[in-house]
Amino acid sequence: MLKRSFEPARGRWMVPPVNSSGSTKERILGAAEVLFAQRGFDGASLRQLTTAAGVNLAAVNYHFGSKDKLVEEVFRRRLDALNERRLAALARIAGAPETTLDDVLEAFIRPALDLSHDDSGALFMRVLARAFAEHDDTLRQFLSTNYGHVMRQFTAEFARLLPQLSKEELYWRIDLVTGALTHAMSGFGMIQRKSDVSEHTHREQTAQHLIRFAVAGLGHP
Amino acid sequence: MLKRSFEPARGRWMVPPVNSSGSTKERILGAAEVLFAQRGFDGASLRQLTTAAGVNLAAVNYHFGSKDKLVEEVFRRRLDALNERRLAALARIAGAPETTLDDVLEAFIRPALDLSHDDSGALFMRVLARAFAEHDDTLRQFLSTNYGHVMRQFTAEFARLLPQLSKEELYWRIDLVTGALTHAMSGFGMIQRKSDVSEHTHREQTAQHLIRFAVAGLGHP
DNA sequence: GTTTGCAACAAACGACTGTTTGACGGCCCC
DNA sequence: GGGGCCGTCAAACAGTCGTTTGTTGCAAAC
Repeated sequence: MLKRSFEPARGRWMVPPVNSSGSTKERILGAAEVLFAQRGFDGASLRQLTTAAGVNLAAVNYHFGSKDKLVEEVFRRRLDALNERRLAALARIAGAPETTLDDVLEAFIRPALDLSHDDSGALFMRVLARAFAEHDDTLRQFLSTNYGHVMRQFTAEFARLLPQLSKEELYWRIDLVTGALTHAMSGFGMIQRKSDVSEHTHREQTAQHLIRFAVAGLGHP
Repeated sequence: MLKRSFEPARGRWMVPPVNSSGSTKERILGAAEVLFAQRGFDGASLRQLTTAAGVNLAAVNYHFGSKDKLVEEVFRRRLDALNERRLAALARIAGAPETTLDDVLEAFIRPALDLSHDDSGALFMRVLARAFAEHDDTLRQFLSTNYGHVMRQFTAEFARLLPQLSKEELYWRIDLVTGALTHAMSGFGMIQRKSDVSEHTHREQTAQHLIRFAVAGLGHP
């Protein structure tokens, strides 16, 4: 397949160097994040993964029970932190009379962009985008069960700030904004950071574009 | 993995019924589209695929050379038709003084929505979204080489209608719109067709939401 | 000092992968 | 009527997959 045809091309076994810091469990989680982002959940094998982490093959099943559980753990570790920060930011502004659409979107987008600051965080955003596209019901349910309350709280605040929109209309717009954000943060688009722009500046520009775009898409008449 | 944990749950070998219409090649392409959308390029094996198509296992390598080539063919068959219709619609309006942003977006979005009318077409949109998220350089190059001129023509028309935007600003907005469209058409979002709404009506509503959202996101001050 | 339990290890398990092979029948053309 | 191509087929190929096994070293508990 298109994907596979490249992976072996650049070496099916060209695996990141051994990372020898932290506990076995943490090394596995770190290597898993990198390899899942690069090759997908099926594409990254436990042998590549454990080699990259510098641990024994059996360690994954010993510490996590199965590859499935490892995937769940990779998600949980990042999403817990991400959504905590989102809700904290939302709590600081929700319900206040001076709060604007910009503020709420900032609370939603900024933590995700901050997360993608370090390399492994950026890789995780790609894992997430990949998972979205996998279109799997298990994943859908996992996300809905564990993080549905986050979307619900943000939706409620959007509804407060956009009272003129019907519930259906609002859902539509949030849905489309979500797509744009996922796409942008997975870094698939044509916009790449230029070498003469600092990482910090680029992230700031990304945030500006995202928020202004989202405000226009959400709040247009 | 999350994905896999469900596939075996509903039966690793619960494969669509045998389709016995058309030539062997067409049966393979049809089954491939369905299975790639459901299980991904890696997830769908040639054995599942050929079983679903009701053909011999070796037929894939006989007719297409390899699984990789089959994937390419699945893309080519749909994208050729889709982008031809997009360009034809664009050609009818490009450069005209009375042309609006709505018209151009309509030319871009409508063919994709029409394609997703029949079930297999809708599945293909999911294949496409999945492929986007795979984030593979081969695929990127394949799409850019074969269909880059389509995006270039549309971008030129957008630039004509939005002269106040810098090139960079325009690219950003097109990028974000692309994300929203891909997301919406892959059908991952929370918006599902209600049972009391006809397929035709639902598609029309989708088009309306998409176009209005895209107009707001592209053209906002 | 012995026991208990955790962690890591090499090795093997059976299942499944994409691909190749060689045989077999049906068709057209010389 | 015999040779050559074409599409199909069962069978086998070599390899990778996730998972399990039995053993080892080592530290804390008794």
